Amino acid sequence: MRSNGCGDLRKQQIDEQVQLCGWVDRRRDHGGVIFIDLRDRSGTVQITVDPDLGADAFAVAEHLRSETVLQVKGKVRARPDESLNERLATGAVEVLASSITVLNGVKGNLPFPISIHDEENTREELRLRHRYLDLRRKRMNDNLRLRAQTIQTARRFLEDEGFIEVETPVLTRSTPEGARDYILPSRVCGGEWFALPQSPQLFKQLLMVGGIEKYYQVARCFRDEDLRADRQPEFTQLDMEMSFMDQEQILDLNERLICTIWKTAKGVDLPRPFPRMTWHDAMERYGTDRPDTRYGMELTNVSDIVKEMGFKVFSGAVKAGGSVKCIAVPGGNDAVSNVRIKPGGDVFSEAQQAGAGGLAFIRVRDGGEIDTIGAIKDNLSEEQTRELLGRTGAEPGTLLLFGAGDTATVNKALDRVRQYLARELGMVKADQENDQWNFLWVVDFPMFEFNSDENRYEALHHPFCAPNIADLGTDEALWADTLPKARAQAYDLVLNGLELGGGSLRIHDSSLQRQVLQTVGLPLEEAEEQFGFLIEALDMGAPPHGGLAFGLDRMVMLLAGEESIRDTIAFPKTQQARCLMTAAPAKVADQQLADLHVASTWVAPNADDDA
RNA sequence: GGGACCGUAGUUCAACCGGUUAGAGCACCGCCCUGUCACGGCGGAAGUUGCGGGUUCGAAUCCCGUCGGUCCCGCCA
Repeated sequence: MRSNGCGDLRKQQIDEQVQLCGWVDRRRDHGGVIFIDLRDRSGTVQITVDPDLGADAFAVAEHLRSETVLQVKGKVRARPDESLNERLATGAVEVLASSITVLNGVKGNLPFPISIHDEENTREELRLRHRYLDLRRKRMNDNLRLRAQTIQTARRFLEDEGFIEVETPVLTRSTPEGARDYILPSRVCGGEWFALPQSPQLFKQLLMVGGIEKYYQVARCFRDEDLRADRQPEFTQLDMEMSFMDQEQILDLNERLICTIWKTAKGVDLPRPFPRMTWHDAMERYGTDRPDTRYGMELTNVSDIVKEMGFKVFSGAVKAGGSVKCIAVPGGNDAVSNVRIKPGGDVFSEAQQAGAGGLAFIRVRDGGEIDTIGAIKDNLSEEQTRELLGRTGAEPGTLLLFGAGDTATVNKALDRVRQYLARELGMVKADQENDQWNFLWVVDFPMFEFNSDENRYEALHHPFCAPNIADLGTDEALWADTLPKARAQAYDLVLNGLELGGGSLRIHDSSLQRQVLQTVGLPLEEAEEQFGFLIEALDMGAPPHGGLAFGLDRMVMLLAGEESIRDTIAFPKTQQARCLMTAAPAKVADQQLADLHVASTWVAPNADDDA
């Protein structure tokens, strides 16, 4: 049907007869001569239709509109010198049409324009409803190709390293802990249910027991939780697991993988090794386990300075076991007014949304003078002031913002304010040309976090992470005491404040695995029922192993410079986990439910809407 | 489960302290135009202001509900 791609034509093809297929991007009708921009995957080329040199083609061209599908036959020729188009890759040539065949037309109006020239803000609702049209636009088309290229690069790299891709089941069993499962009734096994995997975690460990040694998979994962810009109910992980490798080797391999991907996609050589930070330092200095290190404004802990002072908001927080921390906003005296920090202000509201009651502030003036509310100024000695300014390194003009309260809330609030102000004050360049890729390994996560609501420990990562043996000790009898406080041999790869992936070394000792499951509150009996197959396998010569998984959608999103993973997924769902194109989920016939031994208890909230 | 924003021609937006016939760009239709490239010129058609209710002499505008979309909190080992 075609001999060349539209976007591939250059001077070398001059005088060649070509056949092109594509969509009408635009048409310019000069009454006599008609120009058509014909677009296909490869790009756009100008078709020239001259009534004297192609009467039949001209008759067709007179009635074409955008997005009509054409086959064009003609001869490539040089454009006149005064008509070159340097903005077009094919701008030196054009195709003189001898025949134009309409392969398909467009009935009625399109819901939105396709041409790059019209890629304006389009309602996302419409884009999703007519996703096939949205995909035809350059932006989404490029994103999908970037995604394919990223997967391809990863596959080639891992295959070269001796990994093999193994597919794991999509129909599996529901497990406790973690996110809500999508579940499916079994027709054959009445009353029993499959779950869609939240990740291939257990299967990949069992592949290690199976002697695969180096596994990877581009794996679809499912979680039935509420959505965000970077969360979809089904998403893709670049998942891997390997035997007989220590943490150092795993991190090294993954750094090389990431460098290869970034080199291929962005042409950049990332500096290696990637910096590392312990979880504890990350929480202390940034208030989060995924710090954005592209800018400063680190958190400074000043609890010790203010613990005895008369300002009760500060001293009370420390005495109650919490913290007082602050961030120094350079130039904040001019950039951030008091109104913005006080109730009703935008900065205040950021802190409040993170659970903080408010933000105390100190403005640093010339000569180390400070400017703040009376309650702080009156209760702060010269010695304390000096220490405060020294520790924060605050120059005149700096605004100090304080969080006081329980440590988790202080961290959360200041982290949020820090990120908000960085954006507000232009510390992060959105410009693609100035892209900064600040990779960071966060290591030494705690094994568990105490959940005071449920009065039990929860796995911070998941309950298959291996604890650090130095924290655990070798005396099995003491594990019940040492385990809850132990660090995990877990690691996250953070990029510009977003978690790109994470993993750990796994437990390959059955009694330790039982102990961990008990620590997170799973009775032995239930542990055996839920995870018996894993524990059993560990006793049959399970090799030491570990792995990692990257969020592929998120990775492509960052590579593409997009702000939502929906723009990296061909057919994503809305925030209500609905597909606007197919109108899924949808009702099914009663008989289908009966076959599955299922009855719906759903009652429409408003009977009128259900007609 | 909660908070915020949004929904007006095919589309992107305007009109919104209630007040004549709801406007404009692009797209669409017709006519003109032989070197444009976001071509140009003239003309035309195009609206249940998401839906339902209320207040009012009068509602795109104010109020309540509802549906849909987006962002965030909770949630997401």
